[in-house]
Amino acid sequence: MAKGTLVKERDAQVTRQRLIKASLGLIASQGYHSTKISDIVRQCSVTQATFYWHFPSKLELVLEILVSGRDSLLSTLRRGYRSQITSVSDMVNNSKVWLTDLLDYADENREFMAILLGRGYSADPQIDAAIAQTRASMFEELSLNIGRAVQLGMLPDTPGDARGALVHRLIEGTLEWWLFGNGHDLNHRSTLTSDQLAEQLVSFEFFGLCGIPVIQSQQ
Amino acid sequence: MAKGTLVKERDAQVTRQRLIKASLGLIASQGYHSTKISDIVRQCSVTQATFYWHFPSKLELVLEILVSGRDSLLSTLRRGYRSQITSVSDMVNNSKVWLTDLLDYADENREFMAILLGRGYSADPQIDAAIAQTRASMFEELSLNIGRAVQLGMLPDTPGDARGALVHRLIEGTLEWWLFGNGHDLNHRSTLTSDQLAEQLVSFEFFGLCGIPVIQSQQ
Amino acid sequence: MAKGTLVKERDAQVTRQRLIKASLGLIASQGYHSTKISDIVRQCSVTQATFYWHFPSKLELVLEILVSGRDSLLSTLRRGYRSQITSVSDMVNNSKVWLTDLLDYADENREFMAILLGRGYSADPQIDAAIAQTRASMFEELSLNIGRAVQLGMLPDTPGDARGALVHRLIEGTLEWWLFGNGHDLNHRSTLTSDQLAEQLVSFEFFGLCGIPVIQSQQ
Amino acid sequence: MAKGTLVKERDAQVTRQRLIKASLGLIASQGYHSTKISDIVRQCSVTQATFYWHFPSKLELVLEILVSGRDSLLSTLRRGYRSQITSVSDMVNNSKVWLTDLLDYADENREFMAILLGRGYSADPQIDAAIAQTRASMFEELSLNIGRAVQLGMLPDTPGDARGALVHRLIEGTLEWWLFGNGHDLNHRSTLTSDQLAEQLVSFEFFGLCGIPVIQSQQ
DNA sequence: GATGAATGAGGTTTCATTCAT
DNA sequence: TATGAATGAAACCTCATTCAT
Repeated sequence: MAKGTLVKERDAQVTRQRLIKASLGLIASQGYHSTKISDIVRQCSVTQATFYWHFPSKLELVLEILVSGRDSLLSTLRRGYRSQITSVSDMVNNSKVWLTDLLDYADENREFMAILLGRGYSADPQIDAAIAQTRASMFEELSLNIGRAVQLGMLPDTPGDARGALVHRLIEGTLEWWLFGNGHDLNHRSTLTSDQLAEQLVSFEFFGLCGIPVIQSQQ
Repeated sequence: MAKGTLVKERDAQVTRQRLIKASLGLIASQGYHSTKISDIVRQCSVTQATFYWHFPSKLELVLEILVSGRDSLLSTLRRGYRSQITSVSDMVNNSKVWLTDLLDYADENREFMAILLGRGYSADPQIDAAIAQTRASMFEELSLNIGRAVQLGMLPDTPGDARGALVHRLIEGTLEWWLFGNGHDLNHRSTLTSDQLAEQLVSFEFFGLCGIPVIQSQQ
Repeated sequence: MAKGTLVKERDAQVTRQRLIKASLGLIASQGYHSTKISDIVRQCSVTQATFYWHFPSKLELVLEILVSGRDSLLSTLRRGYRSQITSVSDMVNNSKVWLTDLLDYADENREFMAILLGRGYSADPQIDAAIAQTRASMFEELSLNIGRAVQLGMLPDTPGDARGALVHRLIEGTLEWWLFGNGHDLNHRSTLTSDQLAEQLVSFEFFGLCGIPVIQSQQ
Repeated sequence: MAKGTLVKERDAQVTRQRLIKASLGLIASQGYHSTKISDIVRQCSVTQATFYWHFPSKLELVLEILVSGRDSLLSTLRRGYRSQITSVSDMVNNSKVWLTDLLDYADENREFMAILLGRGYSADPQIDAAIAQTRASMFEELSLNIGRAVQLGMLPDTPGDARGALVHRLIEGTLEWWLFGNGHDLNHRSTLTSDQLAEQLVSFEFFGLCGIPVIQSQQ
């Protein structure tokens, strides 16, 4: 009995995961509304009733996907956190590592990122909220980095300053471009490695278009 | 009778414009799929059949909205083009003007921008294509500016350089943030004026976080 | 235009009435849950969408049927009300007339009565409530009659007296039996006329099994 | 092993009875269609498959409930049968005892009575038939009493006489009212004891609204 | 130009029932 | 005996679209 039960449970988990995976792929490429339950289950060769055995509704499935995606994203971002920073080049280097981690994670979770960064927006108020909340969490992690820079006196601290938002949008937008190109193409592959892009991003972030890419010479 | 016909035609145009306006507002705030023909016509106090007298389909209506939005956006962007640029500060100032124009236009066309920058994505392949194409056109206009800078030797011209994309995404993302905040809120109002944001954007674009905000000292 | 519109409206009313009639018949014979929208529309040779153009939902349709049925039933019951009553035989005769009216109405609205008196119970909380309310209204009308008898001193007025309920249940149950026999058969026809049954009912109501059927001798 | 098997069998009986009890309660309060297998098994903390191990189908379960309910009801009714009756007051008293028995039985089996007298009607042709048959059996028992009265010359024997039906419906309807009030409320409790109601019922049955409640004076 | 009414295709969800273990 | 997982059929309802007037 114990053995039979275990096998069954494993099988069920398999089905469940396949359903999640199929949903993720379809929603990432077609959006929430265009993805029908019938599409999802057809890909998994199960019936619609099976879907409803595993998930209470289409909406709940997506919310679950978003929550677990958010958790893994945030734990990745937090892994890269260093508290000991004493110089500009220290911070620049640290930022580059942090960015590379983010890019690598994103590349390994392209479908989740597709949903997070575009597809599926305005699908449903609850979904919109979950996405907005995840993006806000990303922003907070970013702000931690920039905040430290400000505290260390490395960056001016002007009130009414939008640079936090600028950096956030720069990184998010660039991330999307690197992953999907200009056309939201799930199968797009950039010619740049994550390392190369992180380098350019950091350079641009700290020194702008006119800045000398100091990092390399300082290394 | 000729006169009666004219009046009718004018009335018809009025109805048509009201339908477009209602669609624009609804799609901007709820997305393409969540906006039903029945919602649109109810706002205009006409019947669904009337909608289909004016437009061949829901899809065509949206495409028409996107095309005319693109045209007016591009003509705005092109108005700001200056060919005589001889120094960095020249270019910086020019960019700021160009950006302010863009921001002002966007603020006056919030609903169209909402669709262009988020809502409605993944609604339908044709809509996605139309949006992508408009954003690409924006990008080209941007590149013209940057391209000139490179040609003038003001910016390094490194192969494998992503800075064009970075600037594009920086501006697009910041624009979205300025218009709608972090939550895609159509009624959001930034505390920054278009002028103030353009100033910060240009400063960040050319000199990064560490750069001296030269512009202000030059004013 | 006026004419065309009128014709259309008349047609629509026809469709609507046919849908109501079909629903009434089906629900009366099979109950609420067993009656499917598809059954209803098939009988009317229209599509399900047409049903939903005329009614917001299956539930709302039934509630509408119940409300209009209740109104016509109550107006019938109230038509028979006489205020001038001075003797027992007066009241007995009056009751007989009132009952005959009720029986005739019920016979002409067998399907509605089937729903009211049995079919469809426990279909849905809202339906149950509407039915209970209508039956309560019937009971009130009855009580008016009995109440007058008590006031006139023709009947003992004992506290803790259940006779109101007894009469109510006697009449309701007998009505159901007369209409549908013992098997809820919609096509059942009693061998008794409404007049004959009313006579027996009144005799039983006032004098019981042992009572002398005084009425006949008084006629 | 023989012992283990016995224990298992007893356990199985326990589960079976719990399923029946849960079904009874749910159907009595919500009706047949609104009671889902999933509701039933959840109350018993077993799975749906277990349900189908004990019963071939939902329908069969209900039929079984109805059959066993009918048997116990009839055996109760028959217990009260007396053949030696020689006077009106004899019969009146006898009827009262018989009615009190019925009321007490019904009160102890409220859920079954709820199904029998209302809930569940029009659920399914087979269920309707089973209910109708049980009610017919009740009627027969009643008729035995009345029939004896007629045979003894205590009651007129007019052809085309509906009094049998009247009494039947009076009793059934009053029973329902006593148990559930006017709103089919399973938890309703009447202010009258079974004895008090039986008294009033018998008085009404034999002498009507105008009759002298002879019984009391005879006691 | 506009309307009221109708349609067809398809969507999500429900539920009694079954099967392998 | 009992379970977890799966199924098939069908239910209610939605919505873009069309047609006769």
